[in-house]
Amino acid sequence: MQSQEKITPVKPVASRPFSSFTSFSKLLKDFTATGSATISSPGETVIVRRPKVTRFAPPPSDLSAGIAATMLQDAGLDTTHEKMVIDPEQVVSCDQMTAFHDINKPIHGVKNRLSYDGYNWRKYGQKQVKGSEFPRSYYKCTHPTCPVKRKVETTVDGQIAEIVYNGEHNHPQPHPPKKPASLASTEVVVPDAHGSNDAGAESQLGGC
DNA sequence: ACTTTTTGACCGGAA
DNA sequence: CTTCCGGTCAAAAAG
Repeated sequence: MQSQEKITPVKPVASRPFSSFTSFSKLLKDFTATGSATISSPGETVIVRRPKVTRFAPPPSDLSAGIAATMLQDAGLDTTHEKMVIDPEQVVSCDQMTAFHDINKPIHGVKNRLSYDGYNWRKYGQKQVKGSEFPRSYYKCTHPTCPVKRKVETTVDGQIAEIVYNGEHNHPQPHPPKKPASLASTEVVVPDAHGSNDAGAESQLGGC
């Protein structure tokens, strides 16, 4: 079997039932290119929508707006521990979830370096936790002086189930690669973070 | 050629 | 003391 070891045509992710999530970017690309598959909104902000969710039946009406975040600040845990639990039901009241729009949207078309926070995140791990049915991804701020970490639980649909920020940014937000103009007014990434700390993410969500 | 993502393994802490 | 789970690191692959 050694010969097979060397040859790896396909990813041996057989043990990963969440392969969908892994190749989410690819799917997006494919979807955008073919315009077929599950999604039926080529060129739209909609991504993958599958009524396979079990945590909290998300409204398949509008995925973009079907995401909300309920901030659960744990002041008794650590210095900075912001826990945001997405609640599709509450989104109805939050039709301005532009931030989350970006999260579900392939900003660059492939990688999601710039998340809704406006900061650059680098994924450094993924784990399937018991408490959650969805895999938890671990992100770290790309800034060398930024000890901020982020835990994101994404559903198989690519929706954000839960986001937990840990720490605070020691640097202002990196200038978004997207040009201002009218585009920004449509789907901006909350450049109103005051460039101080993680308050950015807090502001947007807290505003909701 | 570089950066980021992906995945398996390892380590530490908590129960 | 043992077991389980979460979190992190490192190597490889892909874009």
